[in-house]
Amino acid sequence: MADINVSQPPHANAADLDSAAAGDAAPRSQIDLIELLFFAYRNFVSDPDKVLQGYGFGRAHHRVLHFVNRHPGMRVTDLLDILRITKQSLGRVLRELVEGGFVDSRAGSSDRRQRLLHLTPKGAALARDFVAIQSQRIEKALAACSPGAREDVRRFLVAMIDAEDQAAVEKLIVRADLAAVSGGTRAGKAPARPR
Amino acid sequence: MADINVSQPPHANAADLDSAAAGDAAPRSQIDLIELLFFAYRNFVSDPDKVLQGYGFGRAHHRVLHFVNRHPGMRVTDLLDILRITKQSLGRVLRELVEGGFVDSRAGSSDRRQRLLHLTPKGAALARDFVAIQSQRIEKALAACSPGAREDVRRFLVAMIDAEDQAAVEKLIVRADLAAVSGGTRAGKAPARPR
DNA sequence: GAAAAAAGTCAACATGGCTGACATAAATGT
DNA sequence: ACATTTATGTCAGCCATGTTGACTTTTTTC
Repeated sequence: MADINVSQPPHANAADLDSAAAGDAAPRSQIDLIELLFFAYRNFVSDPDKVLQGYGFGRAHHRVLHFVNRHPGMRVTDLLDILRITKQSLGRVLRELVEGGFVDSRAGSSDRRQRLLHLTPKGAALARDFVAIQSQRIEKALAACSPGAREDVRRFLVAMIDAEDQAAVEKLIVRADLAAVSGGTRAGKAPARPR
Repeated sequence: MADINVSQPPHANAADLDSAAAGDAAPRSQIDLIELLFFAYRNFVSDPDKVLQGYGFGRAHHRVLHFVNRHPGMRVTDLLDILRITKQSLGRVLRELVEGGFVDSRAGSSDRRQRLLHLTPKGAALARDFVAIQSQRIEKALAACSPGAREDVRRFLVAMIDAEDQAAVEKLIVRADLAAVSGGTRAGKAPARPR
């Protein structure tokens, strides 16, 4: 934002900044967080975007690489559930990733209809790059906050998710974290999927 | 996310959840916040999306309505600086918003090359709807956090923005807040725009 | 009076969503 | 055994929203 400079009435200048409200940790407007979320998220996704350009990929590829990396051996259906896009949309980027040698798609052993998705070493390296660059931004941001901020932010983000999805998302994250800790265990057969 | 249910090895179930780390406010993985941001932001923008559908509009229209509402009398160039899109992209949605009677575009009095953008009452009502629905989600999320969370979240989001843009964004928000407080003062002539 | 700035337009293209209609292989149920 | 369901993939086309490049008009500024 080299130059955001909205037409500015002469009476409103930077000097007014801290005199807006009498209170100290003033509420400012409720709108602040809406706009900050917009600007922050835009920059947040711009990090991977730059890397992706070098591969001729887009954000959709990033998302696939990320979640396949986090859930090795996941099924196509699982990915569709997470991304909430159509089979056709996913199909396009998945094909490009497989053709480019970033993703490996193998038939399941117990259920051979399934295609279980894994990253190749090449894909895993790229996925790690994305995590590294985005983690770096997050860590830097948290460093600029009070010590307890990480937990506050985490709770805030969870609570921002639709109530009916919160449990599923938390489970998803915990499961991926556990799998990572226990040495990249590949997912076994999918258990009953309650409908 | 009715049913995120990634293929799950039998040994990783919900019971393992709290035994992941010995510590209490455990770090979990650094990846958590990356994914939470993804899911939270997706739901966050889905609120306006539903409303927009009824008007045949998209997210681009939302963004224009929002920022024109916040900065009445802003110039097209200002909007381009904020949104970081091309004149042609903006042109399309702006034309639709003007034709639909949501935005009013008047030549500037001091500089008649400029088109100063305002919302019509109809546009302002819609913009208020968007703010209301998104604020509601944010307030609900903050209510699920500790009392100091709002400031933590605010600081975190600011720090997530590219360092070179932080000051501009904060100025932009403060300026809009001040203008709103001082009774919707319309922007006067644009002052010198340092380049 | 020349140059620069603000805005707008036309044309063409890319990405990544979407719907609808089908096809195939494999598992499941009766 | 056969019918059905599930998991996956594919073709064709549409839509929203971003992009580049070229060019015009109006107005201000130097």
